[in-house]
Amino acid sequence: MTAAATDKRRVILNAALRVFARQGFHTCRVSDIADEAGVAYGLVYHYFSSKEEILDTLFLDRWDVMLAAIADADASDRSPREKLHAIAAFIVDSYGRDPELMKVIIVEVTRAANTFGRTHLAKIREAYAGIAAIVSAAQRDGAFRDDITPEFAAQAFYGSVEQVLTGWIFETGPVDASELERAKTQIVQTICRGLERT
Amino acid sequence: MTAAATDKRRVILNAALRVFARQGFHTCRVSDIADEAGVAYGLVYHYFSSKEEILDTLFLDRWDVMLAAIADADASDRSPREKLHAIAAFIVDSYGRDPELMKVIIVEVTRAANTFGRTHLAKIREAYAGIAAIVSAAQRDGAFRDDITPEFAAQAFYGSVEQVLTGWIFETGPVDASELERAKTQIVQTICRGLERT
DNA sequence: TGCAACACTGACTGACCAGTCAATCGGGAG
DNA sequence: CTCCCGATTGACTGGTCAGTCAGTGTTGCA
Repeated sequence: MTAAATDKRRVILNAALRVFARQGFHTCRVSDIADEAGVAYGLVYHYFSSKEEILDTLFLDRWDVMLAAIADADASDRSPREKLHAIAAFIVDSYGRDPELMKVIIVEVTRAANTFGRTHLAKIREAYAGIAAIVSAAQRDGAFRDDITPEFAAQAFYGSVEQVLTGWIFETGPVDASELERAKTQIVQTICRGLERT
Repeated sequence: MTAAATDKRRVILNAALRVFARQGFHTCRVSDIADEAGVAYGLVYHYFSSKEEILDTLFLDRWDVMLAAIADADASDRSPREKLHAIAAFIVDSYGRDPELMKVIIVEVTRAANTFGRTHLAKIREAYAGIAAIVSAAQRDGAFRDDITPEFAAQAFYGSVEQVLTGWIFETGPVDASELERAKTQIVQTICRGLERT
């Protein structure tokens, strides 16, 4: 694939991202993506085999980065609270850097497991499992109490983060850096105080 | 409207619920609903003006009951933790009683605010506001610390509950009574320990 | 310069499906 | 019994849109 071809692929991908964020995956037409990209309709099918494959690509590229961030946090020698802070920070900063991408991932994939996300359930579950592993290790160390199951703790943690992002996405829109920081701290405070031994 | 007509309306509503739960709102056809109800295609349009109106009805009927449950909890003279427990119990028990209804509400409305739920954002927000009001009152009483905003606490609480239900919906399926109880306790433990003064 | 090979175009097709409507049914009032 | 009106039927229509394809540009290599 030539350099120009790689660029056009990216142009289409970025255009699709904007269109999905604006209109939603189900509501938009492939021609909207082509128009947004300034490209002929057929070219979209030169680079992608279907409308779904475009969303797949957007999701998987980003989700793999997140799974790596979770694995990194787990592998570090920081405290459990710091590990969870690193994960919350990664997700929240992802929103700060590219709100449209996070909107599409959350709204069209993560929270749409019924229609589209079903394909990606396993990938999504990997994230929960990574967080649960951190909690589980913390319980073995004695840093976290063990009356909450790691799986449940992971759901509460991830659910809180996602709910905060959802609030920004649908109510307040993009948000300044200080609010991003405040959110990370509040999430980690609330959840970790509930998990740590006192 | 005759008694028989009211019944048919319910038959269609229940059929739609099963179909939405099974196939998703966007993926199913109105003819699937008619078939499931054992009724002619056109009759659906005798009772409802559109496919969306059916989903609207299912959502609003249930959501209003939930808003009432939140208001009741708030009005009672129980402790903040007990109030939040009552709300978690209401939502979790709703799932226990009718998993299909909760699946449709969460997957097709609450978590689909982009396409469909946009219409109901205000209604959904009322629930957050009700929970935030309980937290806010607890902070004034001194029962809860005030370094977490009530809005944030509401998001963490509601997000945790919804994430647990989502896990049941997409991974484990219907769940027995003891697991329901365990979930209520763990949610309230985790979140309240993070909010209460120590 | 010529000729692959790939990038790119956009009109077209086939399938799908929400919503309409004209026709039929059925039961209660007179 | 008959008339009326709401309940019920399902074939049909109009519009939409994902994906195809036959063709035209472009580039770079021999």
